Amino acid sequence: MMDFAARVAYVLSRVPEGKAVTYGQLAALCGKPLCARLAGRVVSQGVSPRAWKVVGAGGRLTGAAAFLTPGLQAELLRNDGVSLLPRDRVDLGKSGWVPTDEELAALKTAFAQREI
DNA sequence: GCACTGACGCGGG
DNA sequence: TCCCGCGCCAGTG
Repeated sequence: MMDFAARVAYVLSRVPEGKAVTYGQLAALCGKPLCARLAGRVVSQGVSPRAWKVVGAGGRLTGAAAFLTPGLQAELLRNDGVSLLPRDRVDLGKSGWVPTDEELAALKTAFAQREI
């Protein structure tokens, strides 16, 4: 079984263009629901070059402060095609990633086979 | 071993 | 909507 960090990186690599995921989703997809905080810590460690696709519950850019400049994450998200609402909130309705059954199955299989 | 801390989530006020 | 408190897990002193 891949470790949590490896799973986080893998899941992030599967997030489609124009879509964003929440820490909670990320943790759950990695097999550890209720560990959103852990997911946040892992992401901040730089395991993935797509950390900007990760947002807090409700689409809040809770990690924006960790980027080089304030507002950078929002810009990266826009550049990716993610729709933002006023106050730098991600419109989860339009741009929140909702894994399809196929994608979920693919993740499960990958984890089981230790793919990375 | 214990207390503190963090890119969090959720329910309440 | 914002702020607070509590729960969660792992790294650090």
